[in-house]
Amino acid sequence: MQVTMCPERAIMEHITSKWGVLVLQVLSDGGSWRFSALRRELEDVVSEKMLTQTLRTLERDGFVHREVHPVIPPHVEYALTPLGKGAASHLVALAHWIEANQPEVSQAQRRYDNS
Amino acid sequence: MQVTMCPERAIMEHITSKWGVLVLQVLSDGGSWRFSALRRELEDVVSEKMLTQTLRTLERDGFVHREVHPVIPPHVEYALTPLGKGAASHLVALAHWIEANQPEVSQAQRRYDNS
DNA sequence: TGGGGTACTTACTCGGAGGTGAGCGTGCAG
DNA sequence: CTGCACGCTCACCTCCGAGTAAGTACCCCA
Repeated sequence: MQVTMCPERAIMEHITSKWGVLVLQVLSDGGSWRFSALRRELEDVVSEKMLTQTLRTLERDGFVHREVHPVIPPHVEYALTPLGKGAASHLVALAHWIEANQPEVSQAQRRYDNS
Repeated sequence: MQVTMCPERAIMEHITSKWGVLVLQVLSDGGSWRFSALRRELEDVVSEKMLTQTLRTLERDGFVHREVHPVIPPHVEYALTPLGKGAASHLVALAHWIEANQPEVSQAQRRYDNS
């Protein structure tokens, strides 16, 4: 493995970033989402600032397509590109694995804590 | 998706943490590693402090097995548990995907930057 | 008349992630 | 006899990820 800051590691950090993980999972259903609908779906745990920033990074990497309808009030839609779907699928697989194994992990944590 | 801090999200953050991603990938080859060998493999980009902290978190989650040989000088070995192998395999898959698609991503970034 | 929704941007602030350097207690190589 | 390797831990400090609040420009509904 090549480690010193290479493009691959940067891309990995974008995908596995705190908010990137969540955004990619929501978008992975294939639909297209408006900014505030996306935020509501994430139960407002992410601030507007960080959501914008995260979406910009993912857009720059070619994972997210941003479509602006120049109307007032503003209307913007976000969706995964084919490239984004590839990345997101791995994240979704990991998320499913975690969901399935969460009890086992929690048990391991309890074991570790009382010892 | 359930979002407000649930055990699943915490586990996801451990696995996708900055150093967790790298450690799990190195350990994923199945072998067992000594502390400083692991650090050298990561080309010293991670400090001793953060490596210890990351390994502790992964151990608590039941992903990493830590075996201490009580000799002087100290001898400690780290290896993935079966549970850890499950998690790491998804990370490795993602890493391979990134490696394969890195040129396309870099191209997207260049396109984004000159516009 | 004014309050809320839309999709942001900017400025200010703060906590915590993370780096640095030292210390430890011994065995072994030089 | 010196000094390094090992696998940490602790104290200190820095910097950046992230939150909060306010502003924007316009429309619609009450």
